[in-house]
Amino acid sequence: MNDYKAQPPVGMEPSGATPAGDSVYQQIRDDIISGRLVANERLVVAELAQRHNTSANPIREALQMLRGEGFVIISPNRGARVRPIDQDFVRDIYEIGVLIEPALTRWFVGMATSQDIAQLEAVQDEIEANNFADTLRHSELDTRFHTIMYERHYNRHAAELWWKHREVLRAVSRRFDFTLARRAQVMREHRELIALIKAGDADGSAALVAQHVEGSGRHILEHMRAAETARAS
Amino acid sequence: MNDYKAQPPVGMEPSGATPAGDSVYQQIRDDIISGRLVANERLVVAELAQRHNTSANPIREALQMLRGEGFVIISPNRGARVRPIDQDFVRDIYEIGVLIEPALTRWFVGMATSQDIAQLEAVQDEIEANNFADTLRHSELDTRFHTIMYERHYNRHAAELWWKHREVLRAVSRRFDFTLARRAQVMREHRELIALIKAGDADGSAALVAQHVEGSGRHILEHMRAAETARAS
DNA sequence: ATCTTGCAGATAATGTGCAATTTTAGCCCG
DNA sequence: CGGGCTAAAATTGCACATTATCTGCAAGAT
Repeated sequence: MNDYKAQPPVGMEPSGATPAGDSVYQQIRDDIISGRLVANERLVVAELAQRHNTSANPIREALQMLRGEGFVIISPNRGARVRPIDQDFVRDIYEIGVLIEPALTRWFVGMATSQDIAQLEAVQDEIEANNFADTLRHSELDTRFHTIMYERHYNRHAAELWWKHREVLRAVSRRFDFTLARRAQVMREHRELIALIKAGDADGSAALVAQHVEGSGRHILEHMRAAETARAS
Repeated sequence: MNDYKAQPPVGMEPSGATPAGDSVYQQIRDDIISGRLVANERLVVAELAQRHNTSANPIREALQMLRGEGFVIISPNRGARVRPIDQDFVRDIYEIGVLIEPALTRWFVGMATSQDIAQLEAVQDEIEANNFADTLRHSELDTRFHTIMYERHYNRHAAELWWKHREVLRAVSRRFDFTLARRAQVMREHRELIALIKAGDADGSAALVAQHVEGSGRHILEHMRAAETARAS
């Protein structure tokens, strides 16, 4: 039994959501990620309440949470809209990742045990076994790879920030396929990262992770640009 | 006329708050910052509603927002509490600042006009004229100094993140006084930073800002530790 | 004797329906 | 074709009903 569902690092997401609010939050979030709710679409409280068999308050709470994560924009007296996840937004997000992840990695290199390494290698083996055949599964394994490194970091805020941003990028990249070049690069970088961690090279690992995140971000942006020009014609 | 009230960078804080909710948010926030609401104190919705002459919903909204900024902790079915701003929390926050601010600075160095430099120097002159006599005023001037550099950054998320964290640290440091050593260092670093920006030295500026933020964080932590040991005796 | 366990009652958070205010869209008129 | 008025729609705020948690205490077990 091997569940490869991507999960937030333990102890994270203090949510602060009420039972019903959290449920609705999950569903609306899924609807946005999957594209059932389209960019700039208006999110009418009454309508959502009806669709989710609840009342206004839980909906409002869910919308507030989604605003906090960047999926929704709320303007006073005007209501909520689905945030258009454009290139600028994605760039903002991954740039912050480029700043944070290397620092998280650096700490991990100093703390990693042989068990941690073994875990990383096991996940990487699964990634290579899957070899992007199931892209959703790849996404989850890849997330797990990074989670292993970050989940025990002492700076819970930084880790939470990373997770929040990761989720947004995952949502976007779900719509695209990996180019062959990117696939090869991901494999190479993961393997090399493991080697650097084994060697205890904190600076090297941090630099590589920065490059890895940067590459991931650029890859997504390229896809978005391609999709946009395709739409224009 | 020279208002030196610290203000968020323009276009920031898309708030997403309803009129009443925003008002209550401001007041509760002030109450936490000023210490009228003490660490771990329970925030009862009905009571707050009465005190602020409103009903439950605006209170809940305000609490959600405060949770997003780290001032409040909410647990489902148990309500909200004032977040104890302990040393770990402060360390988490300023460490993220150390990661983000240098990047924001680097961009500014590439974009700064002579007018920007003049603004920085003008603010720095005011800072030196005040010379920590009015610590609140110093805090606001210092914030303005950094805001000049960051407010036009293209990455609005990074800038907003910086602002949110800055506000928390400002809230904490309001309780302490600057040591003489720290005062001197702040002056030195600001002056040197201006010089580096003038020279167009992006890397040097970034490194100096990292050191500056690090120093500020450590300074606050030292004060907190001192206050705690004083309380223990 | 002490600790655990189970049970009311109180307290407060959560969810629901509704009234009031604001925005929005349609429509008539110039 | 454009500007102001009116009605519908949606957000916002409020009072109340419901549900969950906490407190204190008593009964039973170790």
